[in-house]
Amino acid sequence: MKSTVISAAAVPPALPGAARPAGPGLPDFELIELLFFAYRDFVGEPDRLLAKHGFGRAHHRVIHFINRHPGLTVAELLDILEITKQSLARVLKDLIQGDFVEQKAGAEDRRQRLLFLTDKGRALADGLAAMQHQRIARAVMAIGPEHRPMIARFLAELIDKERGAAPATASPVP
Amino acid sequence: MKSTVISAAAVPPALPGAARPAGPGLPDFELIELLFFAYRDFVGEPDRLLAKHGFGRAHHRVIHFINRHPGLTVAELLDILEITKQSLARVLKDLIQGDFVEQKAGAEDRRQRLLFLTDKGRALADGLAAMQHQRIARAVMAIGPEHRPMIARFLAELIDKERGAAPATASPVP
DNA sequence: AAAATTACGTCAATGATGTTGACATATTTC
DNA sequence: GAAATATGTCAACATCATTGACGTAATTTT
Repeated sequence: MKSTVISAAAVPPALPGAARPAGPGLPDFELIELLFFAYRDFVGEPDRLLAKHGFGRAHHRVIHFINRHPGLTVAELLDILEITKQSLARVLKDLIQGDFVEQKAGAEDRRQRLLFLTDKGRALADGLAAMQHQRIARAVMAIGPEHRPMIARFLAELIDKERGAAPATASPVP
Repeated sequence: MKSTVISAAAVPPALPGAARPAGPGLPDFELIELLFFAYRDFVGEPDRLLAKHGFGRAHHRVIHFINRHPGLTVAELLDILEITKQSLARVLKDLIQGDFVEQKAGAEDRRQRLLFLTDKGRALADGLAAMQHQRIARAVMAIGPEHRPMIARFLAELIDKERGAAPATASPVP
């Protein structure tokens, strides 16, 4: 074989030149790439557990937010996920048929379908959350837990601000 | 109309209960969700620029890494992206036909196809990087630039370590 | 009470991105 | 010359998203 120095290219966090602290006008390639690789692994581990149930990332997001907000309506879930109801319908059908999620008609407004996790669904949601929690907890330990608020602040600042706040912005659902 | 308090559910960073600082045994839902929303917006803005060229996220990643490592081989790019050559082939074909990327046979090993951006490709790559840079720079400003190394450290800790098999980081103890 | 709106579901077609598996071609190495 | 390597390509398929159209039940408006 040739001296095919595959280079450090295969090693995400150690890309050559990545350590330069955001020069003058140069994009912050280090953080841009770290976000890419970090997020990939952050969702990659749950993906493998989900696959054992025949589920994907979309199913993860749905059971996560139902777990977080039991009794969520379909419309509210669509607002959070920012997908179409047709996209949601597919994964929701899988989750209901697999007995991970159940629907109850709203008490006040009986058109609404309130979403709840079954015990089975909660077990899966907890398992997935535990994976992601542990990964985050390890990273928080590494930087020192006193710096966790700064991580939260940083991530919050990455989020588009004009979205929530007011119902002024028309919801994209036709 | 009913008093349909659509709730704060549509407002990612202000989900009720999200502010609790990782209780005893409870998953760190705040950071888990912040990562989700932050990454979505982080890639969402570039997506809209890419769409004007008829491209998607996969094209973004390809031109990003070719921009970062001009002369990269196809095999190295596959290692970084962790996708199959068939997946890469499709987007690479788009980029080459659109004159954003060009290939040159390797000087030493003429089987290799070294990948370079054209001026057009570099312009697009720079535009995309500028978007992501500005978003990150804003967030770094918000927390104070002196804390940027902690962000980098945190994100690096989220990444799977066993992948590289590279000499770069300390070898995993014999 | 009739009409309009809302919440949700569903059918159908399409696109972007990923996968496996098989095979071809050129080049380099043994 | 044979074997291994780097790349390309054809074909089938899965997941997750989209748009558009239509239907049904329940609520609100008039």
